[in-house]
Amino acid sequence: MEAKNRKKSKTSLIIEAAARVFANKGYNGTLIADIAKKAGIGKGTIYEYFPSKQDLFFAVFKWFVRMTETEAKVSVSALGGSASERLMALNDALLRSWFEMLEMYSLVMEFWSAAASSSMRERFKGAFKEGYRDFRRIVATLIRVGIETGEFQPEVDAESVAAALVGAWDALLLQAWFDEGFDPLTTSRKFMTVLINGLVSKPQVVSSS
Amino acid sequence: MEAKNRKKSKTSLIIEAAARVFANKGYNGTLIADIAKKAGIGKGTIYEYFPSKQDLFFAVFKWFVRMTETEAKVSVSALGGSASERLMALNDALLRSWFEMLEMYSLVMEFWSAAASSSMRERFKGAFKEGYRDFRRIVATLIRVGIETGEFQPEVDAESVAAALVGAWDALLLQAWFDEGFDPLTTSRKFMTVLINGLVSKPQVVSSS
DNA sequence: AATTTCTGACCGACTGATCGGTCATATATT
DNA sequence: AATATATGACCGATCAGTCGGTCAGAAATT
Repeated sequence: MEAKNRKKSKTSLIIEAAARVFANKGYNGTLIADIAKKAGIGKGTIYEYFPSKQDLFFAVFKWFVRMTETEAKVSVSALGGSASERLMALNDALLRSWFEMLEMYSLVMEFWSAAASSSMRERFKGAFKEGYRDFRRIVATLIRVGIETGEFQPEVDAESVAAALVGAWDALLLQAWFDEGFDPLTTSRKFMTVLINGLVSKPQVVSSS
Repeated sequence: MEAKNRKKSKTSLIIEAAARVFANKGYNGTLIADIAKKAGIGKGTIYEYFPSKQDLFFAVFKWFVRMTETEAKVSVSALGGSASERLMALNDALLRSWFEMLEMYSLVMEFWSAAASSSMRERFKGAFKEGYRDFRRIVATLIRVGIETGEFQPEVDAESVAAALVGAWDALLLQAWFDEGFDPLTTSRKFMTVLINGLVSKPQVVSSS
């Protein structure tokens, strides 16, 4: 118990140090020695807890996913009000919390790249697929509830809107990461206003000119 | 003249070989020797045309951007009809053309990751920022025209919707790359239907429950 | 038009630095 | 004192980039 706790805390000590180093040097730019230094321990110690650099990186990935998933679930469950309000509140909660850790966003890019390049592809690709699927599902459920209560139009395809929305959130942060002048929260709220209007309003038949 | 042509064709021979190798091995997984082999030339020859691996990678990036930019501009200029129709047509054109080269999508992830990790950050980050800005501008102009002609509601913030839309397109392809069962074209069309409805319809005032 | 000289594109064996991972030793804990 | 945990010097595989040499074909010379 005592030993287990000590072990657990050192494991997360290493993971968190690794996350920070990976985030600003990238996977390949990061030396195991850097991580050890940041964690204030010896290099060999890391290998007591993780069998390889790749495994450590994957552990960081899982840690990151767990963190943000928890965040999203907490946000959703804490929401009240109409589906529109809940959707907007989820938008705010997500963008705010992600924006707060924008420095960590380069980690996400490293994860993408890991999923792309051959050596770690399988592990990461599957995990990403599931991550996106779960997240889409959470949002789709929220929209479907809106349809069922009559607040949103019945023609709406909840899954498609959810997929695009999840994507838009992701990519707005990406744009913010590239461009310091870009304000993702305000941008997303203005966008959500239009989108929610589209969910709520009776579809217009557009006459072809 | 003769020599110049020979030189130019060899440069692009190398770039195209490099693009393919980088796309499926990733930047760090790629050996200069692999590229030479794929191009059917000697390793030393590559260094006659590019001073370093990083420079070659950046050349691949510029080549890729030039290619897709041309594609987008051609698509937009060829569009006719109402703003809604043009928006939907742009959606189709972009997703179709990108989806066709989904195998190349891992290159994009490599570029993102290059922008993230310190050694190539400066070069890539600026290029991405500009790329997104240009793309947003194209889409925002299209939306603004719709507002001016009275087709879209005047309350709509064209820049915000454009930013989110560009992001959504990007990230739908990303999801498709991760998940073979995901159909980005159908998904995006269903989403666009809702979004366009939101652009066209008079805003509803949602009563707070 | 035959011969010699010159050029620079092309090549791949080699090198030197780098870094993930190991292990013999040291330190702490029981 | 036995066991568990921590350490960093060391090893060896890896690979970007170098460099001396080759040779096809252009230019000059006969």
